[in-house]
Amino acid sequence: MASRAGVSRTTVSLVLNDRGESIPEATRRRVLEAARDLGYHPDHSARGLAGGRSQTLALVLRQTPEQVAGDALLAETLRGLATAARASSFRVLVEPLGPGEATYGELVRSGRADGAVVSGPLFDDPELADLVAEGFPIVIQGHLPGAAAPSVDVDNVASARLAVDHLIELGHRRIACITNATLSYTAAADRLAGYREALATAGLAAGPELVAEGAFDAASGHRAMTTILGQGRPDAVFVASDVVALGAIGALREAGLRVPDDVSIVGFDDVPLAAYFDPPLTSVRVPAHDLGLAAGNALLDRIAGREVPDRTLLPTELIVRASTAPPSMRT
Amino acid sequence: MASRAGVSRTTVSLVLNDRGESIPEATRRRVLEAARDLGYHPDHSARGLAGGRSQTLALVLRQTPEQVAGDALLAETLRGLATAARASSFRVLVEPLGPGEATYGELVRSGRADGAVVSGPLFDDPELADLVAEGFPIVIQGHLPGAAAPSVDVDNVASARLAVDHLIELGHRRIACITNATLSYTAAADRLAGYREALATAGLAAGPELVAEGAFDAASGHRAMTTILGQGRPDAVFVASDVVALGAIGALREAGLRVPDDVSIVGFDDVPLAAYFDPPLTSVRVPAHDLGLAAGNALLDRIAGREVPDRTLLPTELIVRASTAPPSMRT
DNA sequence: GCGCGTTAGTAATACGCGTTACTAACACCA
DNA sequence: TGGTGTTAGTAACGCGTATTACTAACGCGC
Repeated sequence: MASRAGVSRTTVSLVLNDRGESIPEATRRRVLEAARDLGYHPDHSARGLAGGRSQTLALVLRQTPEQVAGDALLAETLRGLATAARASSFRVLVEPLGPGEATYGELVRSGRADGAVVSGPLFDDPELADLVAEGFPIVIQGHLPGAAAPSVDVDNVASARLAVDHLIELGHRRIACITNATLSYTAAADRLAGYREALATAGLAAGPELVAEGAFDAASGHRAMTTILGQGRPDAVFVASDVVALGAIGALREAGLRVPDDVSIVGFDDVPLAAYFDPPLTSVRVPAHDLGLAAGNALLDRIAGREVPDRTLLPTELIVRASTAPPSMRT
Repeated sequence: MASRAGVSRTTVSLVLNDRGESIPEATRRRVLEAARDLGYHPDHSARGLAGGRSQTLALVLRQTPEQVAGDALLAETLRGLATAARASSFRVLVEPLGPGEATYGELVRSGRADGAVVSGPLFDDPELADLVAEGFPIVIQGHLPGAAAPSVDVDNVASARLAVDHLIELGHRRIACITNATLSYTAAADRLAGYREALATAGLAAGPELVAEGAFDAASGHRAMTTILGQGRPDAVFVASDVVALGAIGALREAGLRVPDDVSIVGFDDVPLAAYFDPPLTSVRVPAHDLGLAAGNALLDRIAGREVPDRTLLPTELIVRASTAPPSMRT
C-alpha cells in the first residue's frame, strides 16, 4: 500500500478520491507523489467490493455473428458508449452473445457490470424482462415494444419518410422498398411503415409487389432487387440499409439498368463507404457515435438513480449524393 | 448469501467452483438449487479481491477514432477475442484511446484487467514498454519491432507478395502500389516491402512513381490513385486495403479507365463488402476472427504463466474476383 | 460393547484491500 | 480549562476463497 509513504490508508483513500476536504495541501502532495513514484493504483476489485460498484457498463450484442461482422456502425457506437462511460470513470465490457446464449444476466447479477446496454434482436428475450423487473439498470439500443426499459434509437419511421419523400419530390411514382431485415425486427418494420406513410401521404400506390425483404447483407439485397425487378421495373427504390443497397445496385447493374438514370436508390445508415459506392449513395445518416453516447448517458443516469425518458429518438439527416435523380425523360 | 439455504459459505464456494470433491451429491444439489432459486451469483469484486484475478482482458485500441470507425474487421477481431476469453470465463473490456491518451496502464495496474491486447500505432508508446517491463501480460496485435511483448498478426510481407504475384502471373508488368497507411505503420511498410520483393523477384521495375501512400480511408485512395495516374497509367495496382481500394477504383472510373479491362486492382483485407464492389474485388483475406482468437489465447497463456511464441503469424488467402484480369490486347 | 484412529463432511477463521464511519490527538481560542 | 477545529488514525465492513479445525459417523481390535 502506498501508505508506506508516511500516512494511513484512510488518508490515501481520501486524497486519491478527492474526498480530502480536511487534508492539508502538504499531506495531499506527499500522498500523490508517493502514489506516482510507486505506480500505485487502488485495486479495482477492492474498490468495487467496498463501494458496491464495478464502474463497468456492459454492451450486450444479441445479434448474430454475421450481423456483428457486417455492422459498419458498431465501432462508432461502441466508441460513443465508451466516451460516455469514461466521462464518469466507467469502462465498457463487450459481450457478444452467440446464438442461443442468453446468459448475460450473470454480468449484472454478479456485479461485474453496473448496468447494460442491450442491442439487437430482443423480441424473444425473457432474460431482459427478468433483469428489468429485478431493478437492474438496462437501456435498450433499438426499440422493443412493451419492454419496461428505456430505449435509445433513431426515429426509423420519420427517417424512412425522409428518404422516400426525397424520391417523391424528385418526381418518382413507382417506388419500391427493400427492408434491411425481416419484419420481426422492429427497425425493419418501422422503416417499412415510414415508407408506406410517405407513399400514402403522396397518394401513391404501395402494392406488395414493390416490397421485398433484405437480411442485413449485400447478398440479400441482390436477391430482393432481383425479385422486385421480376415484377416490373420501379422508378426508384428505398433500401433500408446501405449494405443491402450495395447488393441491390449490383442486381440493377446486372439487369442492365443504370443508377440513377433508370432507377434511383436511397440507402440507410450512411456507412463510411457509402460516399464511394458507384454511384455515391444518397443515404440517411445515422448518428452512430451519438447513439452510443446517448445510450451510455441514459444508462449512467439509471445507475445513478436519475430519471430517464422512456424513449430517446435521435434525429437523422438525409445525405443526398448521386444515386438519386429525377426520372429520366425516356419512358 | 445463498447459505441461507442450509450450509456455510465455504460449502457454497466449493460447490459453485467445482472444488467440492468431498461434497456429497445431496448437499451439492441443495446448494445448486438454492443458488438458482435465489438467482445467486457470487459477487465479482469479492472474487477478484480474494483470488487476485479480475478475469478480464482489455482490448486497447490505439487507433484514431477515424481508423476505428473505418475498420471493417474490428468487430470480427473483437468477437474472436471475446470467444477466446469466454472459453476461460474471462470477459473483454474495450478501451478506445483518444489521440494523446496513453493511460491504459491503470487498467492493468489496478487489476481491472489481468492483461491487455494492444492494437494500433505503437512506435511511440512508452507506456507499453513500462507495462511489459513490469511484467504485466501484454499481447500486441500487429507488429512492433523491438517490443518485448509477443505479437499476433498476419504475415504482411508474404500476403502482399501473394497479391502482387497474382498480378504478375496474369501478365502485368507495370504494377503500382497504394499503401494502406503512412509508412510509419509497420503493416504498411511490410506490405510495401512484399510488393517490392515480388517485383524484384520477377525482375520488374518498382520506381517511386509507382508508389503512393493511402491513409486508411477511401478518400486517400482516390487521391493516391490520381497521383499515380498523373505519372503514367499502370497495368495494375496493388492497394493494401480494400477501403482505400474503393477510392482508387473511383478515381480510375473518373479518369475513364475500366477495371479490370484497363487496370487490374487487388485489395487487402477482404472486407465483407468487397465481393459487392463494382467490380467485385480480388483481395487478400485476413482472418480477423482468428486474429482475435489467437491474440486472446496468447494473452490467456501469458496470464496463466505459460510460454508464448514471440511472434504468431496467421496465414492469409488470396480471393480472386473480377477486379483482376490479364492485360487487354489493346495497348 | 468400549475405545480410538480414520475419514467424510462442514464449519470457523484469516485474509484480500479499499471505503467509510467514528475517534483520538493536538493546537489554538476564549 | 473547556470548547472548537484541524488532521489523521482505528476499526468495522463488504463478500468471497483458502486453509485449518472440528464433529460426527464408521471401522476395527480386543
